[in-house]
Amino acid sequence: MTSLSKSIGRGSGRVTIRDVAQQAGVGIKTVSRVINGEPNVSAATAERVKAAIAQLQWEPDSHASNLRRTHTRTKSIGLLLGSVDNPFAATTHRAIEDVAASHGVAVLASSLDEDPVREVAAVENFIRRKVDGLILTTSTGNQSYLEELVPPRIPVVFIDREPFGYEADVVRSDNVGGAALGTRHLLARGHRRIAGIFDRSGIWTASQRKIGFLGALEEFDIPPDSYTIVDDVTTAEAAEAAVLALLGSPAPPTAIFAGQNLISIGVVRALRKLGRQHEVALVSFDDIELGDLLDPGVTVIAQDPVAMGRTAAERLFAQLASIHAGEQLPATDLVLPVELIVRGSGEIAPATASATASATTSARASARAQRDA
Amino acid sequence: MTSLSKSIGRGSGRVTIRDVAQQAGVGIKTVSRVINGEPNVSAATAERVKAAIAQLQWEPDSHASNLRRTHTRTKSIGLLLGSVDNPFAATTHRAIEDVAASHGVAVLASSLDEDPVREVAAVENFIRRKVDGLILTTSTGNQSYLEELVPPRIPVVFIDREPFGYEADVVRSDNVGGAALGTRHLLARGHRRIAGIFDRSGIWTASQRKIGFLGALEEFDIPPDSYTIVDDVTTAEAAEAAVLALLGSPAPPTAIFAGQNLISIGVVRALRKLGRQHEVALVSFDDIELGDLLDPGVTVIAQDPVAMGRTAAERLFAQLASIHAGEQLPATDLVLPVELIVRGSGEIAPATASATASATTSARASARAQRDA
DNA sequence: TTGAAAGCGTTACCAC
DNA sequence: GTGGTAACGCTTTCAA
Repeated sequence: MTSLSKSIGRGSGRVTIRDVAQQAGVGIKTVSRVINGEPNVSAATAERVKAAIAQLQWEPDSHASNLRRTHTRTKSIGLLLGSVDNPFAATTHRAIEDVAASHGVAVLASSLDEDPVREVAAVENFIRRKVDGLILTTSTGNQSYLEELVPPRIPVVFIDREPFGYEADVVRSDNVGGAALGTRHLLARGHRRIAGIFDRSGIWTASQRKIGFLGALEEFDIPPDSYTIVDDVTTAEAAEAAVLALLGSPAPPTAIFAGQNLISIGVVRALRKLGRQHEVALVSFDDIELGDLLDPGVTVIAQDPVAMGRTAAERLFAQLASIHAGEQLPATDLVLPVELIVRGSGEIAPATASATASATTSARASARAQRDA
Repeated sequence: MTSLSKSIGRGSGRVTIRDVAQQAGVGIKTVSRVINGEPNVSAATAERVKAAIAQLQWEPDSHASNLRRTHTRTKSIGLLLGSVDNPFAATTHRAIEDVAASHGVAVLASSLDEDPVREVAAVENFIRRKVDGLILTTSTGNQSYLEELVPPRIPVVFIDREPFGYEADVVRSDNVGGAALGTRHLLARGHRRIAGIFDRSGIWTASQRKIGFLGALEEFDIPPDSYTIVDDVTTAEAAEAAVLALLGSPAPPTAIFAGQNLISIGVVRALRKLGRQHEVALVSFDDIELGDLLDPGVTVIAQDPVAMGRTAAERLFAQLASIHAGEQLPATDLVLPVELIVRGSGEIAPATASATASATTSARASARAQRDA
């Protein structure tokens, strides 16, 4: 009866550090010491406190602890991604989560969706939550707003895309070099009518890859009226439509350079739909799942999303450690290499004029002739 | 000079609601009213407050506001996923994020990685952060720990997998029905030696799909020594190895049922490696990207991850609204239909005894004979 | 090694 | 409409 009324009368239902302290017969500061792993607590006392915590099933309130906390950290970082369901971003996300978990740090992730408004809102949200650091994929525009929004003690690492107007670490792939490499690969096979399909032009990676693409064309002295650039292609469906339009035009390309993974998928679908996948060459920036098992296999410029995520997270924690020591590492541009993976689609030779002419009436026959040649 | 020293002397550098109130010439409670959209503030006052906020670039501290907050909400939900980089989970994640964003709510996501310890730790973390609700993919074991961990005012929606020992809403696919449907599809084509490859048996979806698989075999009176079950296959690599072993065995299966997306990818790779993709039938639970463009196309039992995420999030917000109104919706088991998508791999007829015998020496020839038959 | 008291920056309650 | 003042549950400071 007594113990029953006691458990009923236990405050307003919520267990606090005070209840734990009372239960363990210590002061609240001692409880605080135990849960934070601070020194100067005897083993016996610590044991009693832990028992009390387990018995009362107390979960410390993170808002209360992070409120007064200034020199210690909230053990959380903010992550802004293009979209959490893009395979590239999702893999990066997981790699970052793994590094963070090894530091006991939680990752707050948010999709940007190429919306500058959403970008700023997400960062504001992170700041309000007092995250220890930020890993950001930024959208079109300017990141100088970070200057006023992000306190100096919160390090920022940009991932995948370089920012404008804010100096911080960047971890990214060699977009210009990779795109040039892929384009040269097509040019070396003899292609002269090449189409480049890219994401929204405001996106840094898209513009960089376009620079690489154009640079390679220039090396080979390809005249401007010989190649085509399609910009602002953001989905696989849009890419598919773009390719259908391109190949139905009077002077269709003999090769396509796809600016990212979703575009590549759309291109593959379009070529299949026309039955011309063995006729029109394709090199894609970004690897795609099962791309090696398609017929032909998709030749890609592969990035390494796991390395990118890991590198960015490790850099962030290095900055954090450095800031803790009162220093700050200089902003660095970490460029990850990309790899050309040859699988077939990029090694298709340009169709001859006659084959191109007959393609409309008998795409399959032409494709077959192509293979047998 | 005066204004200069004033701005220098502005506290310890951190802008608070007090600074804003002073700047606007109002009390802090009024500032609080404005940022929380509470009534009883004149338009003119609100305007002055907003100007002060913009001028001082104040970001309210979420820890401070969420500390005292009990009847209002933190505008955040916790999401536990198998792994943020599984395509199915990532798509679900995005759908949930979209619904949450429309409610002005942030999503805290965490990967579970089929680790019960990580599962509990993640939920504890969410509770400490005082999330408004939880959407959980749970791992093997028992979820009765939630009873003590999750306060009654925090609704839980289980997604993808049914929990044990805790009653709450569930949003999931028809795993048993889908697996039976896929298996029957193979049986109807005449297959009698079928292998089922499944994820870790502790995972609810894996066991459910196995039940459906076995149920269909039973309908067709397939004797136990005729089929094979491979359990605990968690990666594409493991699935690939399993298939290579199966097809090298004395009585190899003529058809394979793959229990989820990663397994399916491994099966496809293994069949390709052996050159037997036109000879051994395959039906996969879960659609896979580009599965329609492979040769043969992969016949799948497709789930709808977007619908699953959206449904789960909407259910959570419905519960939230209901709790706000003092009620609580009864725990419901929402089952989403799955769809059989016929693409070729599941329609391959069983190899004849002679074809099987010659398969080792000439898999391609046998496959071709198969098609022409 | 320990704990009492003073915050942290906001929201809740109640008086004006 | 508005603004004090007392919480909220912890960390920090400092004295013991």
